[in-house]
Amino acid sequence: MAGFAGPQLSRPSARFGDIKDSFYPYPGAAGAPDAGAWYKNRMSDPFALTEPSQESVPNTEPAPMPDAPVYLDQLNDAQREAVLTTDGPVLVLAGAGTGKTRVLTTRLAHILIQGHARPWEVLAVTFTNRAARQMQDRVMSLLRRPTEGWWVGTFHAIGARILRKHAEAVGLRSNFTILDTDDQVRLLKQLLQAENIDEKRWPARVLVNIIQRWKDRGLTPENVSDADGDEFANGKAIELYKTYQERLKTLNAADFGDLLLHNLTIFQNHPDILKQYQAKFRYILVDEYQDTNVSQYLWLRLLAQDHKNICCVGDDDQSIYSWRGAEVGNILRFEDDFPGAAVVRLECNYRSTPHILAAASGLIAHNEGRLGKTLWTETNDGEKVRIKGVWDGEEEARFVGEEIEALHAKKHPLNNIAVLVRAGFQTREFEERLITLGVPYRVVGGPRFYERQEIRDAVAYLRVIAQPADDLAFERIINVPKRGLGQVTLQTLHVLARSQGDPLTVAAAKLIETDELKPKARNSLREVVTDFSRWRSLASDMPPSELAATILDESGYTEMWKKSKALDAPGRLDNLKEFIVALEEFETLQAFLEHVSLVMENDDSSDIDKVNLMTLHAAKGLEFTTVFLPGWEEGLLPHQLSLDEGGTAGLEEERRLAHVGLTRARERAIVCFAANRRVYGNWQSAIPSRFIDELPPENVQAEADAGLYGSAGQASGSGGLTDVTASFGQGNRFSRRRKKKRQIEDVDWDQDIVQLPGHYGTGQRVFHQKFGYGRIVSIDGNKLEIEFEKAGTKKVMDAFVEAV
DNA sequence: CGAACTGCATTTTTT
DNA sequence: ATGCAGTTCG
Repeated sequence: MAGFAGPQLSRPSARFGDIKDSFYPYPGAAGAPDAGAWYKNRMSDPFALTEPSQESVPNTEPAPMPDAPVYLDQLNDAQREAVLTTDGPVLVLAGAGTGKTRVLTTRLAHILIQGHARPWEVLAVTFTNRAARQMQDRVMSLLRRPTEGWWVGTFHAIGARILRKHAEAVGLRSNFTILDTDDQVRLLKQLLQAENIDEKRWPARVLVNIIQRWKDRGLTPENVSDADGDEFANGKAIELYKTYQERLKTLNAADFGDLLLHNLTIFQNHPDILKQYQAKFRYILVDEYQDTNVSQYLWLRLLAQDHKNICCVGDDDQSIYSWRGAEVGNILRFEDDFPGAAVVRLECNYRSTPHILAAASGLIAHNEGRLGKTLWTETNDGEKVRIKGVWDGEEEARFVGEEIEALHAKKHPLNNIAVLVRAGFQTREFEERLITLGVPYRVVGGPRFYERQEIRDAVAYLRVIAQPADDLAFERIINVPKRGLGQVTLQTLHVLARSQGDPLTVAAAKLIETDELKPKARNSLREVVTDFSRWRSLASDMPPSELAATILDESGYTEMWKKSKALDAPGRLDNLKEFIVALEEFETLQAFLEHVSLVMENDDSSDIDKVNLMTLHAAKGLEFTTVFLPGWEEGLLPHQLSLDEGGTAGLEEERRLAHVGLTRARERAIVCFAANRRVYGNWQSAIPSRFIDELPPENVQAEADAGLYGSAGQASGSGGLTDVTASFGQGNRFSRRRKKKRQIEDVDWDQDIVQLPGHYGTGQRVFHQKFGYGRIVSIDGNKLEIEFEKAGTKKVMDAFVEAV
């Protein structure tokens, strides 16, 4: 055990070798865990380590299935191998569209059905809640059983679950708060101020990043090596990190990185605890292994040491998150890390047509240091990948808009169309165009629900109730709504709190007993304090949603927005209502707060048929019949910053991004590039992305606008491509192009672009993507006149408003 | 305490 | 160009 403690964690370059040896001393003491009818199991304590005992449930093993289980029939040979190789380490290299999810879920179901393990003995980790949910759903439908008590979730959710169980081992209490980035920044700002560090020069946000990166690498303040912190504030970063961690402890809080890092610390310092989990998890499944960071890797390694049944699924060609701490090396090195590992390659692609697949494969072949896969498909040829050169961004949007219209006229569902961009700002032009055309769309991956100000405020109230030591939450709402408790009061409060080592809530209670404050502030503060103690006493026997409603009401928070004449105030009130409704599902405040910080997502779940607009990153894991890939220009698709910061590695990641984009397409992929693009207000000319030249000519079909280059725009299949891009560059130089005549925005309502049954009535409240909330004034066929709360009165088509 | 002004940055994003 | 955040002024 001594081997594990110490500086091994501190040196990223040496971490793996050192760690590996120090892990092995653990003997595989596999005691047979509790038996129980897992399908009847309901966990009473969500954080229980040992599962329900024999006493509470009948001792019934799940009956093994007869020989050739039907669920295996649907798999190809490689997939079946990945499912049936249950014991020992397995790496499944799953190229895009090769049925990765099916393998993961079938494998999990297989292990359970065959009785190799019971649900609570299997750990399945993902990165996103979406993936976790998908896994749950699909395994459930394979098993036809509820899935409670399972350890299926995101790294963070499972880390939190373990940490709540053993919080005291790292100086926290089980009800610790989970801080998000915003909280982190505010906390670090305070620390920077206390240290008299110029925030202009050394922004808190940058420090958050530095600390986050350290945590990604499994580094606590004690084992960060000096060199790492030098850049920030003359080497004060490590000291700040240390102080930050201490502050978190007194706040009884953990940030996202801590959820795993504390796990590592606990495992390191408490071999007995580690052993329990090692013995417990007989099988471990990991999704998107190429995205794991060092800390996740170490965590997995530790947990897998006993049974060594770890199955990691991933694709090195889809590693696009290195900037977030992901280490592609983890997947490249798997066989070294887990000696005797079986490697299964899934190479049969069930998603894309041969041309698309070949184009994507040809592109990614330009990367070095891959594990290498050869994807193939059995489907018929289909269309070539189209490459379209246009004059500028506006024309690009117009082109894409026209294509979408044409597809939609041919009954192509909009849901199956995606426009995938490199950077968020690119969506704007497409949004404008689609609005003009009356084509409904959704932007995937905007700000999350709980990141909105009003939701964060409401959550802050609840946090103070649940966890009185949560100073950050308290500070957030002490003067929201305005109570005359400003800078001065807060300062006094801080001084008192610090001198006594109290949380702010306690300090506030003490402060109102003194003459420290002016009477006005004192009374105001007294009111807050008594309010909170009343609410807290209510909390025990009132459902959380009711409690929240009461608090928002009595605190004057709702009133504040009602009185506000801000344009978005009504929308915010709606969000608050939605918030209360969301709370109804939860029995305890604690459970809800956990949900809010770890699980809650945007529900753009409207099943209305809409075109999908999103970044390439957000598109990973999704697929569409038709995919538009605009903006393939040097500096944008290999993004300049990525090139500058990452060099060759950066370029290769950009190439993987392009590869991810192409492989999202089932039947149709259309790449665009523009000769001119407006960047921060000024025009810049651009040259086509090098990735375009890297696409195999036989799989693409080039098109360019007439006038862009000499010939009449009849690009000739394969050989034409280079010509197109080359002459394109010339055209760019030579042609002082037409002064663009602004097209009159006469929306062509007659086009049957969208025909959705509109059951709207006058006076009805509706929501519009761009204009926000409004009320219907009059109706003329499928044209609605709507009085928007922010945007004034507009005429829009019913297809792109939603009833609310 | 709120409104107005100024300066500044502006890839990707989950939890 | 644009929006946001932080600061300053009334």
